[in-house]
Amino acid sequence: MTTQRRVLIETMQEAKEHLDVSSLLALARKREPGIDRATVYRTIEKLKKFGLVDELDLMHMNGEKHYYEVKPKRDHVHLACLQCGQVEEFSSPLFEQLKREITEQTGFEILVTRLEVGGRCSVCRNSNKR
Amino acid sequence: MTTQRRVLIETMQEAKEHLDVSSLLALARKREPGIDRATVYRTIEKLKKFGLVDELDLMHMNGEKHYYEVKPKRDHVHLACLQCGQVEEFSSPLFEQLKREITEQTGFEILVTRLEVGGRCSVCRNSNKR
DNA sequence: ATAACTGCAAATCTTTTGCTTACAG
DNA sequence: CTGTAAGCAAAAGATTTGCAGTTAT
Repeated sequence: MTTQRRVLIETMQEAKEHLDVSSLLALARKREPGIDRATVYRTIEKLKKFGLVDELDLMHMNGEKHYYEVKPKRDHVHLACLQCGQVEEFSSPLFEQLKREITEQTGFEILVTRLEVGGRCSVCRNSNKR
Repeated sequence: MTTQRRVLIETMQEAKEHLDVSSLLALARKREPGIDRATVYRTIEKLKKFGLVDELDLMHMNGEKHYYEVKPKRDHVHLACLQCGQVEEFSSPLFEQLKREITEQTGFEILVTRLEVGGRCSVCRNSNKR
């Protein structure tokens, strides 16, 4: 456990929104200026492997980069509005049930899940019909 | 509708597994040798926009590339075995129900969904316990 | 002490773009 | 004809890697 890792983890925990590597790097540098991009990638890799962090694509709304979030207790769906870019989270017992069903019916042991939805959020639907 | 597009679409339809851009390009070139990588990217972009093709990440098992499949009538989950790389598909009324619930409860209009699961398939679980 | 981690720079992989020529409708 | 698409080559964006020096345990 190094200073850099601690800073990166804290930064992610305190973040209000999903961070991509560049944003995470920028925020982390406010605390630990020397920190390098490669360290961010290597740390994320580790954290993913340990199941502490989830990787998101958010339907690649802005290029191909990935976003990261501290793994939540309860998995949730990410609803990405393709119009305004807003991301909502949604969790439901139905999702848990679906996961259970998958394991029961296929024997697949689930380690990570990623359910992303692209579409139009209610705000955009109301402001501009169609 | 150009020859290249026709070839790309046919190639995807006939493919038995999920293709990444390089594989798709290689297969398409067997029919239409001159076809360019950029054309593949541009065509996929169009097809995605028209909702004819879905993009997958398959949990980034092999690098950051994307995979593509002709949009199925019924959405399905992709179960990616992190050990052997096999990808299973799974569909269930529960998934449909979950999507309905999302729309009802959040007012979000769903255009695309991507549910990917990473873990260990039953074969790998049985061959090597633990 | 020593194994693991960092910063730096360069490399790699994937995707995008500008431009000119070619083709479909 | 005329707009859209293709091919080519170069650029951009994201991530990975080799290496030498540093740090955690």
